[in-house]
Amino acid sequence: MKITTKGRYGLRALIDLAKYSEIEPVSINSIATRQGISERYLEQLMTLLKKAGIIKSIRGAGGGYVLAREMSDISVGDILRALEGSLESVECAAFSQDDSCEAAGGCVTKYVWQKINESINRTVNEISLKQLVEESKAVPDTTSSQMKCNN
Amino acid sequence: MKITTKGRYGLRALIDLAKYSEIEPVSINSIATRQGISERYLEQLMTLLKKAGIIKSIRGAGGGYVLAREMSDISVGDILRALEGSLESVECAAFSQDDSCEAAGGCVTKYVWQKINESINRTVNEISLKQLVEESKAVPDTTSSQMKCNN
DNA sequence: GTCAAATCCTAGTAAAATGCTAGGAATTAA
DNA sequence: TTAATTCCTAGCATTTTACTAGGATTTGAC
Repeated sequence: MKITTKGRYGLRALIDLAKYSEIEPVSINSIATRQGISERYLEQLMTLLKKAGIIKSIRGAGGGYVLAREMSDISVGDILRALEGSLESVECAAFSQDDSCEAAGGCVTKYVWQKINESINRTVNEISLKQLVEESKAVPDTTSSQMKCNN
Repeated sequence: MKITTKGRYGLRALIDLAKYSEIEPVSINSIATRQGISERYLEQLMTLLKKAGIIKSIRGAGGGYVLAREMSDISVGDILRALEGSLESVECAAFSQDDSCEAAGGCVTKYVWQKINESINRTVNEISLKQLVEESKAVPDTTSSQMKCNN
């Protein structure tokens, strides 16, 4: 029931990107340096975010990444699902319409897993990247101590 | 962000135990057979539930397990935390009172992790074992198809 | 046209976690 | 005494995680 480094690093990276990409594209290297994340690893996270249509890349010298849409239109849910895969606590066949799980009606725990899934997704969908970026701007940049934080 | 077999099997086992332990203690073997779970593995899950004070054991022939308290007083949260360890999505030092994380105030993502943690715990704390057992009794026993379900 | 800065792509890999299995000791009812 | 049961420790194969590595490709600037 843990969020991995993909989700943790990726969300931090995206807040950083959103803050610095208003004027020009932001390179992986600059994010990695500011956030104390491995450049090569971050590269893979950026690929996931790009595939999900959250960021756009600009190749070549002077290139980097920018947001693909407004930050107010990007939720933490979008970001974490792109990075972590699904946020479902249990991937239950019975959740799909076609009722493909044989236990289906007789399965009692399904109720629990659905409730957990709903509450997680509702929570992360309600937080926008914009909120976090504004919060981040309001607060002093603690680069050196953030380096020690792996969340 | 997944619940492991510990949580999934363990919750099913506990619903089973609650249903069958009203008259006499229920053995690991009988639960394992009904639920299609490895007996040896289930044994380890029962140890976790016992340590957490959710079930009590009765040793020797004719022994087994019974609930340690009323089912209405056992929440799914108690059960899952016993089995999975903490349900925190991110274990952040800054969550503790002593503010031991240096990033503390400057850490923006902390807000997200806390919201997720709260929503998960609130959700599972609101569901009682009693609810699930009653639901389970109301539904036909689909032992054979439950065997095929690993959730 | 060359160079350097960047993304893109594929693969490898050490460490940790997961999901078991195995063997036997201790307890207790019949 | 025996059989049924829990208790305890350890081992182990597989999968996942969290990276690292090497190089190909694109592009702006001189």
